[in-house]
Amino acid sequence: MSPIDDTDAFEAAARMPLSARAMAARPTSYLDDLNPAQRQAVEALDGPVLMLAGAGTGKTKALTTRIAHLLNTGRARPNEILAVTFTNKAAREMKTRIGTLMGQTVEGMPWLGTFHSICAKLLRRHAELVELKSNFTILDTDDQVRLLKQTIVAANIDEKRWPARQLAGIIDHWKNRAWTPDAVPVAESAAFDGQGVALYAAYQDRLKTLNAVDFGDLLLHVVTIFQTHDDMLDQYRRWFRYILVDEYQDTNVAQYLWLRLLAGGHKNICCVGDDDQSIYGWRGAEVGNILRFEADFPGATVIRLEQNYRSTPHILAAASGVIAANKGRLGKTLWTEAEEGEKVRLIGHWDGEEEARWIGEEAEAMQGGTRGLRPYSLDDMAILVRASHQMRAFEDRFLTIRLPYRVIGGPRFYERMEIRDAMAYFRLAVSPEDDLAFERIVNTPKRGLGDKAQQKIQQMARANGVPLVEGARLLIETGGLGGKGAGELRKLIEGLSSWNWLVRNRGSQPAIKSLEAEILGLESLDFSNLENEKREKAEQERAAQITVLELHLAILNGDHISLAELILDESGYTEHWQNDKTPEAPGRLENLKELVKALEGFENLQGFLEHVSLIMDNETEEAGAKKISIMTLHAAKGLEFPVVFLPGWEDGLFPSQRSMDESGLKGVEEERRLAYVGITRAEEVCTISFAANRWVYGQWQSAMPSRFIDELPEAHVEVLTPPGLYGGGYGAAAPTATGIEDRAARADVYNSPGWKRLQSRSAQRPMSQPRESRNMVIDAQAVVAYQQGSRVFHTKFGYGAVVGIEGDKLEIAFDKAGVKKVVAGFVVPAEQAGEVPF
DNA sequence: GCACTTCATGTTTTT
DNA sequence: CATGAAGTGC
Repeated sequence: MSPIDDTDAFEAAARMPLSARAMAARPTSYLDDLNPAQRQAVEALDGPVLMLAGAGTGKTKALTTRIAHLLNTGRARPNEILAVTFTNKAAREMKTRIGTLMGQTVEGMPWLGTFHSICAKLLRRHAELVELKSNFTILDTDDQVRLLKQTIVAANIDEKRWPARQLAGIIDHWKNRAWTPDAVPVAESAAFDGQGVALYAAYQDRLKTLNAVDFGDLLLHVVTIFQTHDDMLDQYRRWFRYILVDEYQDTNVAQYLWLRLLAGGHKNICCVGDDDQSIYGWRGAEVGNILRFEADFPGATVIRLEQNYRSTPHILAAASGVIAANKGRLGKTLWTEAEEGEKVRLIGHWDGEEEARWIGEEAEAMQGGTRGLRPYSLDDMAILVRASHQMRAFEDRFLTIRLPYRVIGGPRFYERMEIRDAMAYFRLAVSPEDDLAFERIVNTPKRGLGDKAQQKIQQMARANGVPLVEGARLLIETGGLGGKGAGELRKLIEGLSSWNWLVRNRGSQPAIKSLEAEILGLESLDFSNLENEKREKAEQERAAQITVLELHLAILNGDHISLAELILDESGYTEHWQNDKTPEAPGRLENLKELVKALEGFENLQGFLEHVSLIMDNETEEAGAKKISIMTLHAAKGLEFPVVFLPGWEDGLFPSQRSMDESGLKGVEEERRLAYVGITRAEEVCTISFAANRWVYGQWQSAMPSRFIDELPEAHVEVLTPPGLYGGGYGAAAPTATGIEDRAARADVYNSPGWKRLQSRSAQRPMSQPRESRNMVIDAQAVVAYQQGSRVFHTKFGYGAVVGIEGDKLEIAFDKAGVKKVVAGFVVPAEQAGEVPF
């Protein structure tokens, strides 16, 4: 269908009889909420469309409305629309918003999801075409690395010189480009000591044997299937009548091929993206994909969303000024109707510590309104850093002054040790042939099964061509294992087989009947002939047995939550953490509870496992206390905050040296896009800062203000005066580790355009008094509050006693973690943390 | 199998 | 510096 037919359809609707039009008119009222560009993007339903949506221009709105419109105009049924995103979060948001638009929850949009989840679904349907079974396991990075390690060792390569992690990176890179082992270009053959390709092939074989795939395979296998099975591809081309892609600038080659294959027939593909926000080049994203769209799909409609609903004109102008330095952009001009607002604020500091201190104070002051600004809640503020190690300075500072903060993007829930262990048990209960899971938990908790015992199991399994669990069973039966390990292993195997039995017989009437009979049998036992003491014991035993059987019965009737609890209990895993005395143990138990709770949302254990491997959700948004957010620029993409702090704008840190070294101009351009993303996160107040000196890796390092600062258009920037400019502020002697002044570095700082501008501008305005530092007072109090012998609590190290005081640092002998030096702000009095004093 | 040491390493991260 | 991984000795 061409766009002409589309218009005709609307004219036809206009000519409809009134009654019919009334029906059609109501559901399209959502169109009235759109600006002209958005409306065009929604109404250009047929043929290829590229929606270039700048930051904050209502792209999700356009995308979701477009889907609603496709459904409303009857062009496609919900299950005929393929809508892909990169993250589960984005997919979820789209689902809810479509639901809101349609005035109901959208049932049956089965093909709205992440690239990976959609591919997993497709691959489960057609697994046999790539020699897999449809119940294949999806390995995460950890499993992947362990498997690669085995592959490397098997190939007699020194794992120390050639680490598995590195190989994982190389293979990932190849998979991102959709290269199967036989398709890796010759130019790459030197990779990994010339063994890369061979190891890649061996790894793929190993995966096949294990009936497993890694994340890259999900896409790669599906692309392979489409490329080699025309009939299959045709079927899906016809099925997915409309395709929508979010964040198109982030697609890698494999994803691009996948989309091209699927859209190849009708070409009803709508890609939404912003070339200026492409910040994932380092993990395979190709900005080229979006730049090439019109060449790939001749006659494509290109629509630019340029009206920004997020930021003030000054902020937009600053962002535009920076990004303008990039070459080869598709080009957009963001504009807004918002009031002028505050200029982007720029401030230089003497060192990183002062920068953190200043931001802390500023955040605190802004809660009450300062510098003529309205008051802001801490929830409205975010600090966006280039690299996660920069967060430390802020955490240190905020702990000291007790400023509540939250760090976004820490270790992921499903990546935590205890969660992965528990998941391995679940995986084994569902599929006993999952060797990787078995390896993970044979000796967790400790069962006295060390290296040699595990090797024996491996040998036995390999000799008989059976999975490890079966190998272990054979080993026990043949008495090939002695000592304490044998009994423990037997217990584990028995546990595994009983859990597996429960999984297999879920809902099985014969199994349920026989369990019921067994319970009845136990209940009818007559102990009256026994003497008192023995009878009591027998009755207790019976009661315990019945409890267990009833639990089994509940599980057979579908209670998979009890199954999970049973597994964690019987395996001794829960107990393992209960006995653990490290300060982390309670948290881990808490996480396990959380995991079990997460099961509630699923039909059964299998369903849970299938989905969990694709969901790396980190959304444990505790409501309540107001907190300032700290996160990386990458993590901030897609978010917005009234107040944004962008610290660390120094050459070498941002743009990062490594990025410039490795990717040269391309690297700088990606960093610049990162700067653009950072600035455009701000709605009202954006504060950029840099420090002349930073304590990095045990050394003082001086740096020039970031080149991006020079790119900020002056008219939209206000320079704030650093605190204490006269007393050792910016421009004072650079501290060095040796105490010798680094004159060269200082000269550079003075000559940088950023510094010159900063200096000339701050000369024009009256110097603000260095603020009286409230924090110093708090610091002093914190130190004074403790003395030798004070009992304290530290969130990471647990309880301890103060054995020494040095300035604002305390030397503490922790009960579990030994003696450490800690900034006073890190600890609280032990009583306050709930320790009962003697 | 565990506690201690040395040693390298030191962006961005989703699925 | 500071952290984690891997190696050493008991």
